[in-house]
Amino acid sequence: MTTDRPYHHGDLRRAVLDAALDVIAEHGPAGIGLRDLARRVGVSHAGPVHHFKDKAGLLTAIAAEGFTLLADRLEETKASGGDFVDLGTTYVRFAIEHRAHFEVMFRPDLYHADDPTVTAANTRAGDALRHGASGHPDPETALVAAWSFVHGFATLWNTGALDRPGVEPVELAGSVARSLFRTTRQAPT
Amino acid sequence: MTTDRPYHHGDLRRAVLDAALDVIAEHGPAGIGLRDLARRVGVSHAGPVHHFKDKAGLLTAIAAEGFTLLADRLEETKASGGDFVDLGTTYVRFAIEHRAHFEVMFRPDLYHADDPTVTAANTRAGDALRHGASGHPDPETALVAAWSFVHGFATLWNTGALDRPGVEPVELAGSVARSLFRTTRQAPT
DNA sequence: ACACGAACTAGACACTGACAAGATTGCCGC
DNA sequence: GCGGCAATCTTGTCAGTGTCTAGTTCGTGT
Repeated sequence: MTTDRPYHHGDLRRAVLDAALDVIAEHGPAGIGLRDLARRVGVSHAGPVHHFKDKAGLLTAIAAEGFTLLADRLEETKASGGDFVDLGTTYVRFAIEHRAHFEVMFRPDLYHADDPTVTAANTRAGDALRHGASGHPDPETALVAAWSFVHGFATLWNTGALDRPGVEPVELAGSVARSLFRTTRQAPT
Repeated sequence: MTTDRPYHHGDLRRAVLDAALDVIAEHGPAGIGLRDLARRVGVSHAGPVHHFKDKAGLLTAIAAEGFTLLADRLEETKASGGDFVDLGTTYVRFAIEHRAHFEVMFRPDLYHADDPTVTAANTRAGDALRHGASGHPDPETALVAAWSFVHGFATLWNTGALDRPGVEPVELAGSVARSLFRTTRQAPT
């Protein structure tokens, strides 16, 4: 069974990650299998192991990538003069657009949560949120309130519990958040 | 290998459920295994199958039990003159006290979400929440806001993201919710 | 040009969920 | 009281999974 496929894949790591993200988006994190991913990518059953060591290692890489992406986006909206509420909508938008990442990130039992890459990106994202709440009279309460709301909204939306026909989730989250926090949108300078 | 253990367990179904809940609370839903549960309960490897048919069937039973418990509690606090915010704190209390149930309930990819017992209890719990929001000027927005907040709070707390030293989670959720919804606690009649 | 290490393959092992078929037991009608 | 019946549980088996070890192929720096 000799195929003309080259011995070295080129970027197997990325390919496996993408395949895993596809499967997770469709069947949830429980649906992935190392051997199945290897098949999808067209590589021997132990190929992916060399890049991730473990199944948990693969999920760790996904979680790290997710937290990094989220932190990037949060810092970006803050840098472009974003509101407190804007941070929230970015959070929701990320959770919906990168559903697979999001679903893994908050299941620490699936991966090595103490991995330095993960914890670093995690605190970076947390700091961005924390800083966004610093303007409010009671920052700690504001942080808990806002984070809980956007996280819950994103989670419930992704499980289909909040499904409304013909409703754009990010806009819904934004309008509800604005009514919750009674802030008017401040135009960016 | 004949033990003096009786051939019939007595209440194997309940025993397996409890063992599963223990394991889930400790290692998450991904950590359970039918054979492992059978070992813990002291029964042959295929014993549990007869009661749940599937691994998904076992999770389905847990989800159904969870939604039923939650619906019971919500209806109960509403019946005893509970506030809108009281409903929220019950939700959070349930999520923390019955962490294992809660973690399964909102992972529809793990079980048969279309099971009639599950959907029935699910809508019952949803109705209790919905009815709690009916007093507000914009009930739909209030429902989304409250449900998202309590759900997010519970989820984040259970993953350890919100961990504060020496803080009682239910009280924290209650105080934050009260500040969010600007309602004063109405004494039950 | 050549050795060295990284990337990948191949084989094996213990374990899992699921299925089939048989053993044991409580229980209901007679 | 007793015979059979259905529910409960056991034993055996099969394909598939994660992980380990040892081997193969290839790119790259010197």
